[in-house]
Amino acid sequence: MDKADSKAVYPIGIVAELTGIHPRSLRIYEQQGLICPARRGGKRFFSENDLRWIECLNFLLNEKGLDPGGVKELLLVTPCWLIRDCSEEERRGCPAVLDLKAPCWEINSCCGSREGKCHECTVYAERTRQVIEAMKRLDEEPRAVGAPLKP
DNA sequence: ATTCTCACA
DNA sequence: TGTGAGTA
Repeated sequence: MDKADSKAVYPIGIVAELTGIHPRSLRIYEQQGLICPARRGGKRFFSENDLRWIECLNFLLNEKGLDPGGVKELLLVTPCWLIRDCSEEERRGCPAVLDLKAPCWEINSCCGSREGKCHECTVYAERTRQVIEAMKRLDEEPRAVGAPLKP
């Protein structure tokens, strides 16, 4: 993963063109906490990593038949404090730790990411990357998950 | 020219 | 989900 891949350079119109997803849908995904584009001057900008995640998200939603809540659960399986290796003190009083129903980037001011910086946070990058990798594995080895154990 | 939010079908 | 109004 290149540093350039996390640079938010694509405006929403380009992303819509590249992915075939309506700008309206992209904005709704953001409202639902499924994506977290950068914001500059009120405008959304997406990175290469965002593009990969958005395509994965589209697969989960439209091919796999998950609903937005289901995808959110996937994003929440790894606690943010585990990804960030937060100290007990950091965890104390962190709003994201207390609210297990929402990804930390949906929360106003979580631990390390100051306002508007969630797009660059390792938690967002790591969680989306994990789901992408899991889907890749599922694609290569469809039986790896849920296959019965041999007697 | 492009994106923003909000409202509406 | 997509479109149109009115902005910025």
